[in-house]
Amino acid sequence: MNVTILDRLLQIGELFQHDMARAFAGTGLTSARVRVLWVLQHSGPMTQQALASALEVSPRNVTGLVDALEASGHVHRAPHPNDRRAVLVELSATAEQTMAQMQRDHAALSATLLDAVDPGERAAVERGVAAIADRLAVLVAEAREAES
Amino acid sequence: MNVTILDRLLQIGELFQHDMARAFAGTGLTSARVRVLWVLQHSGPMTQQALASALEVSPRNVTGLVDALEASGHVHRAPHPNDRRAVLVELSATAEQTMAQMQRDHAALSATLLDAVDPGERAAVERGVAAIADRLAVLVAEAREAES
DNA sequence: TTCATACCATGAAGGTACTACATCATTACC
DNA sequence: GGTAATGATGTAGTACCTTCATGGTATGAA
Repeated sequence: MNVTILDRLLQIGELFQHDMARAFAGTGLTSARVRVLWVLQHSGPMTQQALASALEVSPRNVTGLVDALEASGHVHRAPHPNDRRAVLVELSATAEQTMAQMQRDHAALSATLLDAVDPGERAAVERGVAAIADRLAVLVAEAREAES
Repeated sequence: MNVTILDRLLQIGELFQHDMARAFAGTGLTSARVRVLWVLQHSGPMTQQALASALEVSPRNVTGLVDALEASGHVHRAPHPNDRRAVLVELSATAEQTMAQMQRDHAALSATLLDAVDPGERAAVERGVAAIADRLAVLVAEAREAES
């Protein structure tokens, strides 16, 4: 049984995820919570509804994640200026620094991984992976539509 | 903020995983249970201990997964011929067919994805992705060792 | 042969990530 | 100004995972 490129791609995802979980063990952070922080870092303060659709999870689930992140001091809830039903979730100052560092680590890891590729083929590999990701996104979107 | 190749690779993993979950919704199968079946398909009947180390989860967790798979008729527990403590978990006939089909689908998807890559660059992309996966595996192994 | 030790599976208890449904307050619209 | 949509959350439940404790079985040394 040959190892397909898809096997390799999935192996990368699993390795990364597993390693993230290990790295955060004992810090109170988990991968789901880091995803929340990641979105907030990229897009700024937002309501839990917006967070839910950005993360593609139920709003109810976001409430729990924000509860945990608020208890550990990574985010805080502020009243929404125009809508008293909603809350704005925003990063704390320390979380902002943590996430900036994480982003640097992420970029460094990406560079290290690309370093394992033959220099003459790096551009082709980057293009190819992007093409595969785009194709898969299309396939998934089609499958999702076909069911609804 | 540029999109790195690591972002793309992780996007692929997430898309795939999300789509798997959607595809199995309502069948009684989940991604963790499919992973069990996948290992059994590749390596044949084995004890729950072996399954636990192959999946890198606790033996206790395997008990629950096998319980569910046994209840849904995908596997059955057989006594181990040489060790009355252990059980051998093996695929049912129908699960064997299901997994064979899944493997064909998997290969077809891999081919479809590779089809999105420029034909002249496919070999380079396959090599590059494999190199990245291997490098990441080494990095993760090192990090794991550094902590223990 | 027997006794200590290691090992396999599982019970008990608990944490996190998710879901659907119901509820309450607030907003938006006719 | 009343009705309908919307934002957050309570309740209840499932799946996946953990550690610790227990009972049965295997193994190797005294």
